[in-house]
Amino acid sequence: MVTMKEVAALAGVSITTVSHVINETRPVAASTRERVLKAIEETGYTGDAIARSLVTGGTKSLGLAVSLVSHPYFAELIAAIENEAAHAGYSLVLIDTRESAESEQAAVRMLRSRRVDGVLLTPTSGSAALPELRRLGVPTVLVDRLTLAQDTDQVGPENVQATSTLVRHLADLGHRRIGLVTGAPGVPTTDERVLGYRLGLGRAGLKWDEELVTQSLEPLLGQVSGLVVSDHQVLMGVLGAARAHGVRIGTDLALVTYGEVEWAELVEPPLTTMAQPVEEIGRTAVRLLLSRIADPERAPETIRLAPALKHRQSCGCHQ
Amino acid sequence: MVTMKEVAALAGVSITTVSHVINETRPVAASTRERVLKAIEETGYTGDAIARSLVTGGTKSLGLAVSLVSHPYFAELIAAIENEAAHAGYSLVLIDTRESAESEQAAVRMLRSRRVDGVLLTPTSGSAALPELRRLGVPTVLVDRLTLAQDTDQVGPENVQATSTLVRHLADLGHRRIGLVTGAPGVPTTDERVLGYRLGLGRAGLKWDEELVTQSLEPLLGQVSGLVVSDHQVLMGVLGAARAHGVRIGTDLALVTYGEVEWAELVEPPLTTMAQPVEEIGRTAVRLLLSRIADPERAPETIRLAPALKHRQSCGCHQ
DNA sequence: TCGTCCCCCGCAATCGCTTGCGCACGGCCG
DNA sequence: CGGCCGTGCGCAAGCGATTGCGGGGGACGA
Repeated sequence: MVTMKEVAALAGVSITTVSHVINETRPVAASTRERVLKAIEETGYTGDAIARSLVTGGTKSLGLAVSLVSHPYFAELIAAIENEAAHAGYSLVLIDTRESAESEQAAVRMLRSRRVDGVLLTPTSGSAALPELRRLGVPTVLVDRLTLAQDTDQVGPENVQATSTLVRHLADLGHRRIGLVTGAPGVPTTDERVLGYRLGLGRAGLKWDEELVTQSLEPLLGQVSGLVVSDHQVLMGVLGAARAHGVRIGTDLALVTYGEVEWAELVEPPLTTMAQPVEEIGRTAVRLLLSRIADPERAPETIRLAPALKHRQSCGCHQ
Repeated sequence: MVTMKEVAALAGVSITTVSHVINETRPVAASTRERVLKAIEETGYTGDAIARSLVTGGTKSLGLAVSLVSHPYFAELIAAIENEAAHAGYSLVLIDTRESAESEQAAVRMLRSRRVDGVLLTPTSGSAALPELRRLGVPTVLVDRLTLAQDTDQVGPENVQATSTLVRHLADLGHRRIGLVTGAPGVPTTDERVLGYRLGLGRAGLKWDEELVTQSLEPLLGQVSGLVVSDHQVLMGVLGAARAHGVRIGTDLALVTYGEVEWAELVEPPLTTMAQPVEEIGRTAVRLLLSRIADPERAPETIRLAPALKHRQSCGCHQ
């Protein structure tokens, strides 16, 4: 690799000067700068981020530790994050937490050893990495899955009100028995949505029945006329089951779901969905992280972004 | 951050010894090793990949320069790549080429300056980065989009035969006028599929008509009874257009498409698709790259992985 | 003519780690 | 008892950058 030394030799100056013209960190005579720039051009010098990091301490890189598997809007989220980070001159080190606490721990350790300037994390349940990051003072922001403790920067979707809205919509349509199909309990997102569901029920004057909250469609068949689906994974299961049992969505069963999908309008009936503001979540997460890197003392923020209802026909509405 | 020096001090040895017990690069007396390990434990030492890289030259990281936007199976591909890389002890630096030659160039430069051990690249058309990588001898493997020149390792789907198969299937069902909707010409993948389409036509004894190759459904309406769709993006457009024009897929128009989607069975009729072996492509790409890193002199390989036909009903078959 | 002040630039220490060399200490053989 | 060899470790030289400090020399005023 081309080093500063070679550039310096070619330009007939010291590496000190080369460094200063590159970083514009001290005035350099115009003619000298010219020579240096030309030498850089000729040699194709790119610099060595590794060496630079060693002395400056920073790496201009962010760690992104997420659960790659099974995330519907994963691609969008990463793209948004990459984009925002790139704009700020940061690059991303991607690592899969494999949805397990120990993988997560290993992932974060690796990121630390690579000296990333900050970490974006989707915590697994029972995360041991989070306390460690806090203890070490590594700038961190939680994405998508939030913790109750508001002692860390975090950004994710608003779940309670949104779910309540979904329930209300079904109730307004006249449904009295409304079910909820969710993912695994214990995950904050799931719990919040259950809470929102309950809240919505209350507001509609309907009573809570824990039998109506399940993890698959089957137990609910014949029990409910309205259904709230709490995430993408679950949605796929529900749709498959509905098909298998000959349940006609929108007619036999009014359905509203979380997770906007590109094919929402291609199925019959088109799906009424609650679309997560994925891109905005990604953007905000990066901004939050960068601002924390800039000011480690800032008070932690929790940002919840409201999802948007995409009203189509699976809820039974004809327009 | 905890450094080797601190560990060494705590263990009462030199940093040389600490280094050797960590890397197992020279025998160390059992008792000494014990002490060092304990000191590492106590201090929470993680090592500093940056400093290590500076001296060893390697970084144990791979650059992944892809076009994040608009890639349907992007998530799967990245997950597969991450997984394979992680298994081999490598981490990933992700960067979006933004589908432009200059972004790509900048991306690759950045990866170089970060001293990644190798690069996985989805070349944009007119890529300037590729020659540069070759010239500099950076281990590189092309993913998904392949070049004609077989002077670089590359892995992607087989397109010609697969497309031909798709055409043949429609022809066997009795269709005489078969259209092809593709993405932008010039992209190798597109060109190969057009070629396969042509080949399939020939094999079926049908004649080529360039009017039947378009980038959207509209010009083909009423012109064809069978349709091959060449990728995901295009598929979304075609399905939307079909809906808008009241064209019934499977009945009015037999359709087969590239790009398996999770909702293939949820639409009416279920989609007959050609599923790319995404995961295998990702795995193979990483393996190829690692083997090249290990042996830079190895002759370049081009690997094409066969996609699998998922036979459903949009082709008009009831079965 | 000489001192002062600026402008430009180079010296060398430093970041945390790896690694070639070489030293010290015992044990063993002759 | 002396020499040799094996075992266990430490010294110090880098890796390629950044950066505090200081030096040389020209311009200008006294």
